Amino acid sequence: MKSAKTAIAHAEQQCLNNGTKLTKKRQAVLLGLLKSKQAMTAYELADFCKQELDESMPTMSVYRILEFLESQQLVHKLKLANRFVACIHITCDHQHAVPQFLICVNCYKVTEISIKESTINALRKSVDNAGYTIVSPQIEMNCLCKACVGTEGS
Amino acid sequence: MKSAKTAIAHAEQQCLNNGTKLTKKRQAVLLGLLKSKQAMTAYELADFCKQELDESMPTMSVYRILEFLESQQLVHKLKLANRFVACIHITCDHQHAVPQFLICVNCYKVTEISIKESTINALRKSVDNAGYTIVSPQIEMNCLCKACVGTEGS
DNA sequence: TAAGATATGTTATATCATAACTTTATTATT
DNA sequence: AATAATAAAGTTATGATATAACATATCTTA
Repeated sequence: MKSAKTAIAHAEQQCLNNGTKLTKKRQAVLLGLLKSKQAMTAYELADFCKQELDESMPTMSVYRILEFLESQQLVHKLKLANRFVACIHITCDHQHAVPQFLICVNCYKVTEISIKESTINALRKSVDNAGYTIVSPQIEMNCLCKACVGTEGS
Repeated sequence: MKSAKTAIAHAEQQCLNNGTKLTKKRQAVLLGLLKSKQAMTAYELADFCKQELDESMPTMSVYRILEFLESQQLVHKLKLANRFVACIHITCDHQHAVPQFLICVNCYKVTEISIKESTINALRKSVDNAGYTIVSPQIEMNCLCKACVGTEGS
């Protein structure tokens, strides 16, 4: 992962390209996600902004800002965990493949990987066969990370 | 789908085999899921039990009962939707494959299909490579069903 | 029938999220 | 620069989903 500073700069440029702006508040929320090793809740991000950055940040604003960041493809919402992560491709220019998120159910560490074309095609085909249309092809799986797999008994 | 009555009878037997019991309240919740065309929230199930079956049913009990039904593999929780569905295999004796749930984001109609062995193996492999362990290999995808795909503009 | 185990009831509260309206800041136009 | 229009952020209230903690009832079995 690049430094958070680099990532913010890229994100800023990406917004400009889209005709939007990465305001100070939006940077604050994004920085919270970039600095965290785990997926974060909106309330945790509000705390981060207030405590680490001295930015006033009501949770209502966090939700609005997260929605904006998602629209700019800078952030992913993990529906399995009701948490948010920065997109690992934040410093790339290329279009993203379908992401597969591995979410540790114990510590919320998240790894974003790209699904093999053939695998996503197989999933798509089964969806088509069942008469459905995919609306967001992101895959999320509940897992345990290396660090937590041994210590789950606690 | 078999009749709800048949499904309940099978579920009852399945519980007996596991040394547990499908009480009247548990039957009520399961019946709510069997009769519904859509995935249901715990609160909707409480309403169903109260209004259709005249069973007292606080939501706390619904959550407890759903947890029990999940432990008996009679019910699946859909984390993408925070809703519940009866397992389509409720009247089978064989072990279940990894299920893929196609969830209509508009009407919550759900179709449960089995993932091809080769596809689930591909997913598993990518999880292993990333250093994670799958805890529940269920896949959920947000989709639109045939009926809703045209009418989404509303 | 009494003891223990299982199931259900009750109350309170945690957690995640959005609606509706207000105020402030930025940008474009005169 | 003054004004209007737009975008962003603030504020208050509340909705929706879920769990904790403890009390009571019912069922099982000695």
